[in-house]
Amino acid sequence: MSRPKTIAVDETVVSCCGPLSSGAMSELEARDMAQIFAALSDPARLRMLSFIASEQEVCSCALEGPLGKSQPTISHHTRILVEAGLIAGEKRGRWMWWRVVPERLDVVARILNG
Amino acid sequence: MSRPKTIAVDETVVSCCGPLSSGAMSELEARDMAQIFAALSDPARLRMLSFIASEQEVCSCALEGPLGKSQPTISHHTRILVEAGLIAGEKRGRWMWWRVVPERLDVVARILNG
DNA sequence: TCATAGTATTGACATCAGTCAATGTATTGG
DNA sequence: CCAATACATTGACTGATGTCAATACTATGA
Repeated sequence: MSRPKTIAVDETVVSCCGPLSSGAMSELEARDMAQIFAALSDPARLRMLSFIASEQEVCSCALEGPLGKSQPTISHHTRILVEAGLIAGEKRGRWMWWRVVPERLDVVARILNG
Repeated sequence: MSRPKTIAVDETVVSCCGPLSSGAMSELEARDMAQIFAALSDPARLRMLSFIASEQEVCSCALEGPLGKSQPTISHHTRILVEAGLIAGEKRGRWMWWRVVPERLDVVARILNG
């Protein structure tokens, strides 16, 4: 088997914004945060995320059944979660393995209860 | 002036869901949570929320200017934040005063870093 | 190199969501 | 009661989003 291609977590993804109550938010900051929340605003993605979070790693192939969505739709949703920095993937052989990025979830949590 | 009509915070709004990693999420639970995140997924609403959070109370009339949106749009967004349980309003005289519901923000935060 | 399997991408479609002008509702002051 | 003010609602438009069938890409095993 080929060497695993690790998909690194972008450092800039793990800290971006102060707590909500720290004054009026800039338009730029608001756009960034909105993108994260938008990724969390779909039921299918939330179920994906909770499923991945409950295991250590989950293969894409293991998501179609439980979610009841087609393969392209699963792929679409994983991409959106990746772009929001909420999950990271690693391709091993033919399979794509997904895991959550807990630091990213912490960022969002800190924004909310600041 | 007439008696203030306090808009109470629904108790059921303050606790609904366990942490993400506590197993596969049900479709129903996912829909509920998705609604909250959807409310947070718009830049204008995030700026509104942070503005309200940074003051104690904010009048609707004080939101149009900073956000650069029309009055109907402001009203639209406040409604969505209310329906998500994130803010609560009280009408005093002609003015509508908004405040955040910190317990609700805590709920979301706990879901994420569970 | 060829067939197969797992994923990603593209294209199309239907639905949803943000926006504002126009209008409706409720409260205050005269 | 009337005019003015603050906010809500309606209707219409536009752009974004979730979904899947069809297709392309890539790694494996024979």
